[in-house]
Amino acid sequence: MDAQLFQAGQRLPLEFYLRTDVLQVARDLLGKVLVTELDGGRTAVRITEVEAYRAPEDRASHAWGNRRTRRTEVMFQEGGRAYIYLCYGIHQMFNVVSGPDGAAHAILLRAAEPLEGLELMCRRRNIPPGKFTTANAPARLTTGPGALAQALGLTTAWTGGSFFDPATPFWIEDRGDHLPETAIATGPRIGIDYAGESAAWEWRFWVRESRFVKR
DNA sequence: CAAACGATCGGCT
DNA sequence: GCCGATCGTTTGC
Repeated sequence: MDAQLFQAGQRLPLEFYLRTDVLQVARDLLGKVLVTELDGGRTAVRITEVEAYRAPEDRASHAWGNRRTRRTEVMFQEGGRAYIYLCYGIHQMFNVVSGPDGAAHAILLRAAEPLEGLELMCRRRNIPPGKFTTANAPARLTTGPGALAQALGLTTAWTGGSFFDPATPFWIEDRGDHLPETAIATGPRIGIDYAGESAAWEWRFWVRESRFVKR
């Protein structure tokens, strides 16, 4: 995408999310910074691993065949908001809705590097607090979609929340970290064996060099 | 009403 | 590293 469109250190503009190519939006989310202000504290992470989901043709999507249910309805809304659902009764899965109104596109955030609020993240994750920085933080703090959402304090209560609503305590920023194509690795998505031919599509993207990625 | 489900943790080797 | 138990919402039969 045109780097000139988005200034460093700024929240991503609505046009970032409204693009129809969800695979490109997914790639562009790598290196961006997700910030939450919840539980009276601020946490921020650099996104390192994502998966794209694209209805109607993608059988791995909850909205496969443009199936509209109460849960999936938010995916059909305009991009730039959260789709958060519960998996296995325990894990909160945080997705970024993208595309124009009517297109059920979403990007699952699977892993990230901790940047700010490490102590708060440790508390939420039940990890003994330490003098952690991005350099020495344990990967399990923010690696894996359930672990990441837990570290950030995100729950299904916030599904549907727009990044452009002042009442939403989370958003995504560009801090000038633009990754070259060679820094991005691709592969099939995880845990979707039920999805037929869609299971083979290489719609998982990660920062090749990062240790905050599920191997 | 029951099965499925975009995963994690702890306890072992 | 591998393996097993696990939890509760959502959906479809």
